[in-house]
Amino acid sequence: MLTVASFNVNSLRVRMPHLTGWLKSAAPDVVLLQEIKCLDEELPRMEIESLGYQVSAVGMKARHGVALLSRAKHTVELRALPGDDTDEQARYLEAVIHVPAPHDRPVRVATIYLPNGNPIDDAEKFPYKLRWMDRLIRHARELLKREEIVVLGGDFNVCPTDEDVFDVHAMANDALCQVETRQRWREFVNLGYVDALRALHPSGRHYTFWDYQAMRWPRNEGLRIDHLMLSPQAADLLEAVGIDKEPRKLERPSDHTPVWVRLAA
DNA sequence: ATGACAGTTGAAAACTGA
Repeated sequence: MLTVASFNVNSLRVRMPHLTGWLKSAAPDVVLLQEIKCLDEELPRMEIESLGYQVSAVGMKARHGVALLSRAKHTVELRALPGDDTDEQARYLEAVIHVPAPHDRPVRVATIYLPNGNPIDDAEKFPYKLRWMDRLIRHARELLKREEIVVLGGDFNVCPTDEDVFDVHAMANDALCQVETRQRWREFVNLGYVDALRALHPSGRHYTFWDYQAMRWPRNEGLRIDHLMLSPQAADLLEAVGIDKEPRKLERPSDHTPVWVRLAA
């Protein structure tokens, strides 16, 4: 049994008390973090390791940044999404988790912080998002050839369908919901990756993000943009999935909350 | 239509995010 969780912390240093409390209570085996908003050397490495996790990160100053925590040892395989050597934004980290015997099939995971893309009429931002999605599709296709247990998880900044949006009209001009965004999302899914949450909860409102503004959290007006995507070999092992709302209830929370899967791995 | 919140930077208000 292996649990993999994804959590956009919106600043790791600010959210360390929340993260450590959540690691102790939820006790996930693998954690994919986004928006750590710090350089690698600024990571609170000792504090994380003292809780029993190996930690790797791709950080940058002030913005973005992803990290990967695992109880079992892991080996970093990629520190950037292939396909554009000029892209310097810290948005991707891929590793192999060496799950101990008797369940010793390796598990490949990636933590993903897909570009937001707003505003959609900006000359750079939305095209960058779409190009990044095209790169992700190409790489995800390559990964499938390995026939491994793969979990691609993170803040994808995509609302796959209208059911993943609290108010379609309020989000009509948002990059997260555009036709071009959703077309690429389906292309990714149609490669053979299973959206873990929708596999076990095909319908219904299951949000992972609530804007800090306009009373979105108390009104439960959110978005489902954090996803755990499973290769067929991982989907075979899917036992449970959930969104853990507890961290979002705390004082000074992230605007996201964790999503997790349990695999029979 | 705008800004509402929050974090970072760097020393105030600008930039970014979703």
